[in-house]
Amino acid sequence: MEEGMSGFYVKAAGVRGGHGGGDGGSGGTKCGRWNPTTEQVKVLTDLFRSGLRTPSTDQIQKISTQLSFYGKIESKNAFYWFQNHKARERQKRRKVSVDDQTKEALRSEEKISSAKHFIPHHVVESERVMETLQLFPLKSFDELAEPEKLRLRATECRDFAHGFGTTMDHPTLDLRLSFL
Amino acid sequence: MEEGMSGFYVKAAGVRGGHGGGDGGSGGTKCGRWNPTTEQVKVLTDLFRSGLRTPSTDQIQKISTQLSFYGKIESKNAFYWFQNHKARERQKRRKVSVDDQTKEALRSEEKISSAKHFIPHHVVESERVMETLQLFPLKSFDELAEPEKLRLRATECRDFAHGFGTTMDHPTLDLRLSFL
DNA sequence: TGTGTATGAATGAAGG
DNA sequence: CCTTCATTCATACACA
Repeated sequence: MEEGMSGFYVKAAGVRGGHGGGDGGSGGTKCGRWNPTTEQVKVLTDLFRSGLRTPSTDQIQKISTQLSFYGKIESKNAFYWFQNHKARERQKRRKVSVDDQTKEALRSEEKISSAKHFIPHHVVESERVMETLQLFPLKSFDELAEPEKLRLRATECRDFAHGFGTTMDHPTLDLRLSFL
Repeated sequence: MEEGMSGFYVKAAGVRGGHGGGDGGSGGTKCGRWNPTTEQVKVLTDLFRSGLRTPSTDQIQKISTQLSFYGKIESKNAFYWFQNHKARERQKRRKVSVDDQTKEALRSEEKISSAKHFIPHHVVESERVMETLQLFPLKSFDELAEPEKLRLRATECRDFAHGFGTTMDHPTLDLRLSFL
């Protein structure tokens, strides 16, 4: 059971890709990234190998406290470490399997054994849905609030192309909020 | 950057760092995931700062309609944005407080020998934001705390100048995992 | 000394 | 709402 849980924290960085424009990473303080010491990595790895995959908030806290003895660290670092490690482990797994038996995989339509999230649950199935428009919403659409409804199959790609695209400044920043 | 591929690569100028690097090349349009433009983020952030935490379906619709002017967006994107933003804000809060505690805990390492609940679970809590206000404040809180600029001061560079350094090597690797 | 790779950090999207 | 997954951005580091 993968439950457990983990609380985390995000530092809020805002501007994400900066290389292209403007502020870009420039910037001043570049000490934004935690650099684990070998001891820290070892402990984390040990824990991971011991089976710890998604430590709870408590555990994260304890772990980081312990690790702080070897060097600077914040709870979120430990959290991210586990998230990334697990994800990458899996990513590699998937990649390898794909790489290994991709072509042959076709043998069986679907035998994904132990992986439950390898399979695209809700998979696409879309594309075709538009066949029959929903002429009658069953529920006036205003009632629902969850993505269950908002999640229209219409989620096609049709993106960009908003003619203007280029920074049109901010049209009406002042009255932006007035539409509500 | 990646001008190697087709000449298209629409980058909507001001768009947040064009992470999209990947979009180019294969398959052309990469529509896996919504990538908010800076304007969109700004508006959303403004709304959030204005106190809007859980917009109703109505609001979601209106918001996304407005945001669509700045770029592609679907209702569910706005919906998720608020969900995530709210959750992460909270988690960050929680973590930070714990992080604070971490240092405390370290300092009083001796006294914790017999005290088991030195570990804080008292999350900050209480902040009572308006759940669904009538919003059109436009600027109530002014500059609340711009996450983009307000970097946490706690995280400094990795200067971990732990005195021992060489001498300590791996102190007590054996009992490291006992704390869990 | 520039390029590739490993990994920290962030966040969109879901599931439960 | 809370937790988790996936994907991507950004950067430290290794390599030739």
